Amino acid sequence: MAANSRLTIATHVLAWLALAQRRGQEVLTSDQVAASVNTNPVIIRRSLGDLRRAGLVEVRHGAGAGWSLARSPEGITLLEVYDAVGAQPPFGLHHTEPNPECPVGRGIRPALSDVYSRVEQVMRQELAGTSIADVLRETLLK
Amino acid sequence: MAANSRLTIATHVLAWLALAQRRGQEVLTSDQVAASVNTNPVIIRRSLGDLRRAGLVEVRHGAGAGWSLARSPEGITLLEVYDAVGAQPPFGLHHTEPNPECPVGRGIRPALSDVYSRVEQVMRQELAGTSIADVLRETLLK
DNA sequence: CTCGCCGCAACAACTTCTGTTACAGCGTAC
DNA sequence: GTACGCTGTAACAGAAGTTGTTGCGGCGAG
Repeated sequence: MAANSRLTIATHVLAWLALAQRRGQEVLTSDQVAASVNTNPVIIRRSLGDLRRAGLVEVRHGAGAGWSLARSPEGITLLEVYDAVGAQPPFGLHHTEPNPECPVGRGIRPALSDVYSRVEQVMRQELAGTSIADVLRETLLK
Repeated sequence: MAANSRLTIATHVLAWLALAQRRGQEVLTSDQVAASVNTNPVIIRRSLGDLRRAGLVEVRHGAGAGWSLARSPEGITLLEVYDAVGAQPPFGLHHTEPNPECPVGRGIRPALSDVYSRVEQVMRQELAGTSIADVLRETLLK
């Protein structure tokens, strides 16, 4: 499969909305966002749909429609974005159940679940330490 | 894509080899390992091939062939296994290059690379804190 | 030499993700 | 009230990765 870029796309969208807002542009259409990400507007609308369900962005319909941030960029962490886009965890267990006759096959799944939980926990902590405002600041420096 | 179970399979294999070794069984064939993981022997040989290239297991050819650990289970960390199986990092950047005309599109990739590097770093530290011996001990308790 | 097992290539089935087209629905502006 | 622009979503194709399977050449201990 292709690498999972959903968190990247969503973060890009939010950073772009934050910059537009700071520049006085109230709303952006999915076409305008798509022009920055360089992809199809439907991809952007899918991502924005995830973010809207998570309460991170707001949409205005009808004429003059478009998207805006629902909260300040300082208050939105990448962990919230990660949860909003529903990315799959980095590791999966066995596809088929291991042999329960084998002592390793019997206990390996809960044992690995514990390990993987700890890994995801530190990953989440790290993501929680970065906000959209942080990303935007770093982006404009590069 | 299906969830990535390569780290799970490889860890299962190593734990099983460690237990067999402790029980006095010198080598295991890929068929015997496959019986515990409950999958095809070729899957196991693929995984064992990765582990062999990383120097974690040894193979004996000819009659009485089979696999054994190259090092003690206490000294093999899940980080080494993770590197050995070459799992993909949890996050990917954009598939197509963002619009360089846009200030966000221009700088977002290096900015996100930094964030993702930090995330992978803490993930690796967590994986380095668990050994095959740890996993085997937890497995036998469950 | 024989036999058992490894190593590897080739292939099918399946899943996920991206990208695209199409169209109904909504609400503001006129 | 109507027209228009944009959203929301379904449907589909293409690409890529993973698992599982078959087949066969190669190696080496006995």
